[in-house]
Amino acid sequence: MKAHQSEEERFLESYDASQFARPSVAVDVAIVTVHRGCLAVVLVQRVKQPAKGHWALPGGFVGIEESLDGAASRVLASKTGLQDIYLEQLYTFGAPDRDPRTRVISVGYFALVDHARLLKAMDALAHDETVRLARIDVPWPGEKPEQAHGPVVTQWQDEDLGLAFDHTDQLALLVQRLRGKIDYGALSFQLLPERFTLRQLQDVHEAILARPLNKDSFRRRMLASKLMAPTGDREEGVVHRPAELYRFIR
Amino acid sequence: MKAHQSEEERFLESYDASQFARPSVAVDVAIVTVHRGCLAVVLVQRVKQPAKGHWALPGGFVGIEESLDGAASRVLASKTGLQDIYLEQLYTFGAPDRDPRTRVISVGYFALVDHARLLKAMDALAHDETVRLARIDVPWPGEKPEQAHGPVVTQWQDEDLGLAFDHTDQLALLVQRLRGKIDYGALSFQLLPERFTLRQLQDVHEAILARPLNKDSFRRRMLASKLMAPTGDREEGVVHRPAELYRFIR
DNA sequence: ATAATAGTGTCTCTCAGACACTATACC
DNA sequence: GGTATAGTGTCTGAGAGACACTATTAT
Repeated sequence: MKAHQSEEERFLESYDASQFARPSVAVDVAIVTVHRGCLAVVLVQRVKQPAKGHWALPGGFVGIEESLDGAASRVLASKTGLQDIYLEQLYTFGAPDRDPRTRVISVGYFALVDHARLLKAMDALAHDETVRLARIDVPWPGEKPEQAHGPVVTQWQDEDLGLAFDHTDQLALLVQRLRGKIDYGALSFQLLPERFTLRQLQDVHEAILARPLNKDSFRRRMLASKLMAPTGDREEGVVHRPAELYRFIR
Repeated sequence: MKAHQSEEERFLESYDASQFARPSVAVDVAIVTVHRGCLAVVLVQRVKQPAKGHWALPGGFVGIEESLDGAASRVLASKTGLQDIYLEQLYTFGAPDRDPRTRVISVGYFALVDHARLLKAMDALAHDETVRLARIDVPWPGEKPEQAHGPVVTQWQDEDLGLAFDHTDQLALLVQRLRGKIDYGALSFQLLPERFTLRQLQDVHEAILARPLNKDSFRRRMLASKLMAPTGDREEGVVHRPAELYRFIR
């Protein structure tokens, strides 16, 4: 009884004492946007081992005095120059062999940003060929367990990029998370500019859900949600009747 | 252009090289059950600093060759003797000051287990007063932002136990997660024995959601979900008409 | 018989989906 | 006027909530 308890406490203490064998802790950040009806994510080409030459999500190790959110913000800013972007923790990946070199536990994050803002910020940094915005295609999980997630496609100009480490799994989990949360809250607005039309909002939803939505009921649901308000202005430069511009509130 | 890129790569390398300052990585496991219409969680009393004497979620450091899920399983088994229990990652907590002693990043997990099975397993270990099953009470977030989460109450026999570290925050997040996921999938069945009645299932839902549910539509929804099948048997030893026993499928 | 809960049948209300129609921009 | 999309009005069907009623057990 007491003997068991103290035995277990000794067990935990032995783990505490093994400070010589701490894992490294990193963050990986999936910087997500919607472009031409598709989800897209920022990828970087690895310039050193492991997985040199392969494409991967931007990442970095967590500083000893740095918060996890802070490390994710830093990685986001270093690749895009962006600040004050929606950032959310996705999942923590800790398989012992996920990094071939050494034990690395990676806390996955995702950032949501309007496409125009992302392009503008990345242009300002004059990024070269080691940074790409790749389209991602995550099929819906089928009914049968063997096609649980289906093949996740990550491609840029019709070229399929195989991702390093477990980053394909991270993207699959990310898109599932987006699909689950989009109906419930403020998530989709983060992928749009300050002022947007209902059609743009629907495009974002359709890109994430990867299926067409009913126009009428989508309008009703969005307007009833009270998460958006009309600005009174209308879009310009379109070849048809201009739509009302809305903005996200609260 | 290229200069910026290589400068950034050097920055990441400097983080990689700082292996002398890696944070410790731990798991905390909230072992959850439903008892008499309330959510309850296993707490342990800390026998050493920091927060000595305070109550906390069971936890332990992650071994250098151990997966995160494996560490959570180990902590679960060490406190309850239970194996093959539903276990899911909750969130990773990494505030630099969350542990007063040193930098500890903690991956939160939760386990769901039937109350009878939990009690039986813990009795077999003959646990003493340093382990308790405390009722947890998480109010719904109010409309106003200042009462975002409300006070989370963790009590045992009407005595409120203040938890160590950020474990109160972990429980608040956990209950939010349970509330969000319970309608969507197999989660609630994990809190029930192999065979259960619809009334028991509704009790679990009501405990998690902390509000009464409509009996008729709850029955319809559950039976239509095709996640459960009647066994043909009925409950025994009740003072009223016995209900059909169902089992979880797939 | 009485108490207490299990389980069924039915009505209504709400909301998503579908369709038809009108409105307004550029060509 | 033609074309393309924005935005509105209305019908319908599915499902949640509510209520009434019947069924079955122990005491």
